[in-house]
Amino acid sequence: MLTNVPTISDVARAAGVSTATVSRALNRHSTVDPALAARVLEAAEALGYRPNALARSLRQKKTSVWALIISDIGNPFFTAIARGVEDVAQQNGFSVILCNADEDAGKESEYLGVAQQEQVAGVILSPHSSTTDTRSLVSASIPLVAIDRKLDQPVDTVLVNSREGARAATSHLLDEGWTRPACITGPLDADTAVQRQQGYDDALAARGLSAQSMVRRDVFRQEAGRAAAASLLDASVVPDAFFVANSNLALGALAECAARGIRIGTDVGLIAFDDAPWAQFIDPPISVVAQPAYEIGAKAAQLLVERIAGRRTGVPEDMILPTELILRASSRRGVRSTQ
Amino acid sequence: MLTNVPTISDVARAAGVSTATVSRALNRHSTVDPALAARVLEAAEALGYRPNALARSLRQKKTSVWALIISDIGNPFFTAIARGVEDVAQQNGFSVILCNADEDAGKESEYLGVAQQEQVAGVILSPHSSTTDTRSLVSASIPLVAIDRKLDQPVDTVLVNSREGARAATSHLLDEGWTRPACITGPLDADTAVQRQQGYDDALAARGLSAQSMVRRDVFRQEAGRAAAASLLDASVVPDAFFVANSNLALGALAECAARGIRIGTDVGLIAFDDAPWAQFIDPPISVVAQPAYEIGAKAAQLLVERIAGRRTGVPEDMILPTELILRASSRRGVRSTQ
DNA sequence: ATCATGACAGCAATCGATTACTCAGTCAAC
DNA sequence: GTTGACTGAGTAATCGATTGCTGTCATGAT
Repeated sequence: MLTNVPTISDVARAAGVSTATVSRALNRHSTVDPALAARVLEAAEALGYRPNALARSLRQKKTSVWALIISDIGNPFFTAIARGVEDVAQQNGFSVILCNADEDAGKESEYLGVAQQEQVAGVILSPHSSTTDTRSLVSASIPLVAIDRKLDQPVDTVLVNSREGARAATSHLLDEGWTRPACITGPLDADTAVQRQQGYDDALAARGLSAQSMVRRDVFRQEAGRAAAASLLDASVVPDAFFVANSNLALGALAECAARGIRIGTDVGLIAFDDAPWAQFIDPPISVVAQPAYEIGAKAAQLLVERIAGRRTGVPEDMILPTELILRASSRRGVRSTQ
Repeated sequence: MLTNVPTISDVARAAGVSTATVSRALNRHSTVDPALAARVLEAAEALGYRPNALARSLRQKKTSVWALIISDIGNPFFTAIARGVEDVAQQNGFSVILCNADEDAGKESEYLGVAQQEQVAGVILSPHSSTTDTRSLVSASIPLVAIDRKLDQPVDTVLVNSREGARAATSHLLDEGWTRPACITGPLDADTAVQRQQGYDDALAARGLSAQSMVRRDVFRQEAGRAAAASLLDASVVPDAFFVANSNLALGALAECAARGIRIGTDVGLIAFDDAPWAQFIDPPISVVAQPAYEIGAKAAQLLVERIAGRRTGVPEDMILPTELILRASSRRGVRSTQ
């Protein structure tokens, strides 16, 4: 089988003009005679011509592609963000490469490198850690917007007030009468993990409590959540409630409780960060701190559009979006789960 | 701020050699004197040089990027596939562009166009419909592997036996004593939707039953599942069980039942295609036809690698992977959900 | 009739890499 | 000492588009 992708020269030959004219006709430069332009367009159409994006980008030194580097494609929070980013990107003529760093610093840095090599027009990143090195982007002057977690470098950032959300969630557990809430959170180098633990600490401190031994930190993965729950339940002081910093971890905690026959909402309370689509159908429905994930993505994308267009040039800012406490049965004391 | 991306000429100048030598040194051609190569590598390192992937790809007429076009990024089935694809891609030196067609034929065709324009090395596609037009890829001789759903064109395809899985699931409902199982499936142009309905029909036919009026078809979305369930529950002949063709639809059916106070596993039975991470924690845990999603992605990626390398040249084949019936409480008759 | 002007299209350089081809120099064999 | 094989590095073409510059031609002003 022959590779038979028509190039601009093929179109030029077919229309009997130079490649320059084809290029100008297709890009609707006004310096082309309308009749000629029509002939070129027709020839291009007939050949099924599609410009080679590589060649175009090489010459123009700019692409119409973004890289969106997310921490975990298995987390509905990030996929909702991806939707928001994609919609805004499309409206502005950009395509989005979705890269899944999978909570792995190595993969993340790999993707940042690829983003530079591919000369993308912009990057939206949920950084694995605040120390993630983005200098290769900066030196290539590729605009960057951070989401969900902060970076040490100055950069536009879209996120929620994790600390306050966590404080409210933990306070709610205490209000409901749970007395020994534990905290299952993410790794120390993730800004969100730290913020959420601080919110938890804040809530305890406000009542004169402290519970260092009731905190577990590990990667934001289901198995880690399960292990953390197991470790807490096996400790000398057993918690009677869980504040869980992300929905993957929550799934793990749920698994461990189920395995031990511990009933959520009866034996222990539970509230988690992030409202997953399934959260309300769990037995019992779980209370959550909901983040406006789609809006985070859309907002980040808008900022990126403006940076790329040069309409936004000032000092990078943090955009803080609101969280919402959605109370269901899992955090209420003594409520049984039968709907 | 200055854009200051070093090019191969910068490295050449720094090392005092020609660009050809730099290229050969960096690509480890053996025709470069080891000492010189070391000097070049050092210079490249010092400058923080990264080759421009666009220029390289343009010249070599090949890229190291794949496009993975999935139907719905919100469906854990597809994100698990993405993981499988990505792992195998990475092992073979490819990056993956993840494109979310969002069950939309327009977006899908858009992405297929972008894939050709970007001259990707290969495409893995879960086609919206069997009539999806992939000729632009064929004419550019870009290898293609289909997943999940069949295409009319001849192409390597990795999928499961949806019909048999659906038949087994529906039979199971009947075995449990449910007498009027309904079917909520996807749109007519999606191969999987049709196959799964046929499996459902098969199971009914095997018992001399038929239930045309108990079938609802719509897009594979949660809201559609909810609407379908509502429509079925409002019909003159009310079903006492649901076979649901995908996990989004299942979430919708769950929502509608919850809203009406209909208890799954007691008032109605339910079994769904696809094992989502949350399926076992739902109230009650839901029975599923599990697909080996990660393996589907990994297998498709392996096929793509072989096609690209030219090691695989024969007629395209279908790879059928097994499904697994996982029985939980939702499909059992009279079992109450309290774990 | 001459010249200035503007519209329009082509020539050729360019983007940053890779690679076919060429050539200088070394070394061994005859 | 000449020849041929071989090694290693440079020159320049090339990929497919875009675009600065130039040249031609028609038109209108003088």
